[in-house]
Amino acid sequence: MDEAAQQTSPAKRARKGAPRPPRRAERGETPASKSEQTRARILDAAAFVFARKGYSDARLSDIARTARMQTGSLYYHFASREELVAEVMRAGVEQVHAAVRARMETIPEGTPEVERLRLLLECHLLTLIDENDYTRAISRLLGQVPPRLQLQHSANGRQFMALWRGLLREGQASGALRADVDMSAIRMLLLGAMSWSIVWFKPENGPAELVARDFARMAVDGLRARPD
Amino acid sequence: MDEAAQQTSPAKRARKGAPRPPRRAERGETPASKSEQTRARILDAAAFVFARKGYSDARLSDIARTARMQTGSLYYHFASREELVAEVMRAGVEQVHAAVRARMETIPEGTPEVERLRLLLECHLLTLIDENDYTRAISRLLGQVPPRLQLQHSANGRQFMALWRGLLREGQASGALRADVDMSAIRMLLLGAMSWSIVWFKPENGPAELVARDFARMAVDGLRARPD
DNA sequence: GTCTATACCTAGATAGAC
DNA sequence: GTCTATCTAGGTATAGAC
Repeated sequence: MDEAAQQTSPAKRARKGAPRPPRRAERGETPASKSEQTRARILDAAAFVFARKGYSDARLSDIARTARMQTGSLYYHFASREELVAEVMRAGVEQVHAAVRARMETIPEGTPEVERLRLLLECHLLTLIDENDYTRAISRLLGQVPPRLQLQHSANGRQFMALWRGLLREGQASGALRADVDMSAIRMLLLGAMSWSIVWFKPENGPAELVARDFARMAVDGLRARPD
Repeated sequence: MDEAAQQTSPAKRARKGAPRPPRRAERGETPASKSEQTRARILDAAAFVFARKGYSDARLSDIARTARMQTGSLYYHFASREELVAEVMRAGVEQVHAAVRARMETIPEGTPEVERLRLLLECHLLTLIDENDYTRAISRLLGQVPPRLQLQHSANGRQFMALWRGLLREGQASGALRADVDMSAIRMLLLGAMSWSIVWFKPENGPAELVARDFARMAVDGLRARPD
């Protein structure tokens, strides 16, 4: 269907200057046993493929090829296609969550609530669209996977969701955000707007930073309580 | 008489690469032939199923059962699964577009630009989530279908996209909306937020009208040019 | 136009050699 | 651990009767 991403031998990608899945070592994580490494390689490959093809068009054979092994060999490391998908989604949520939490740490003490919210929205969106296969994969997969996996995913994201719920609720409680809106709907709309950006965002059309900045600004300005 | 053209089955036409004859329903006339009615019934069934199962989990057998016929019989009316999907998406776009255009007509002459925009956003979101299988289907399908269908869909939605682009651009030009944001990104983010709502919106959690109102208000307040 | 029956093919999964 | 070979299910699509 999508010939472009179909034959991705590393050699061919190198010649074409096409993207190649980033390795764990490059992300500064500690190396592990060979089995661990292979598992990680498969996971990276899966994220790479799911991010580009979505759920239904991604074949185990694509993933195997990207991980430089035979399709059957995958089953030594993962029990099923579904387990692979679940694992990629789990890792994806974890990465966005981690990025946002890390960003929180770097925000100076006395920063106004609304500004904090703005910075975190910006960070969330940036993390999603800025060259991370796991987060790109998760956004594409979310609406596509069978209900069972969606449920599992919401369970994974419960803490993360709670973070946003807390931020918005506190903003309302303190009077920084307008009180006359249903924040749970707004929360979903904001997260949705960001998730959806994976589908249309192309780096060629402008830097991710700008998109993130404009979006975050619109959102907080639209929610900020105003004197009038 | 164009019923004559319909006596060639879609499958045969597809193989020959011949264009499909325009149908009465598309020309705003009353559908008459039995074939037309059956086709419409199948389309409704497809929208029903796609809206609930998404692309990859929807089976032709599901659609056939919903339309009260056998799977094989579908092929008298549609050349392939893909044609069916494409047709549902086309109809979905058309319905939202029509709803928004109709809403435009009802807005009083002197209404301020920003208020107009707010009403139209509200209408768009409401149309999407308010019990319309075609629009629900299209929102779910968008991120899931193969690239070819996505392209076809963007072509279908070009006019519609242009409508939003125009509204936002005019808003900026007249000074009603802030000038220092990239409106094409904002446009996609807004449309994305609304599309995504299909995934999470449940009538039990509150009326669609409220969600639409809060969202539209946040968006225009966030984009409105302000004196400060 | 719709049915029944079935061909065909893809892709997930398994078995056993090495 | 990874390979090759193969099984199997199930879903799209076709053929031909009625």
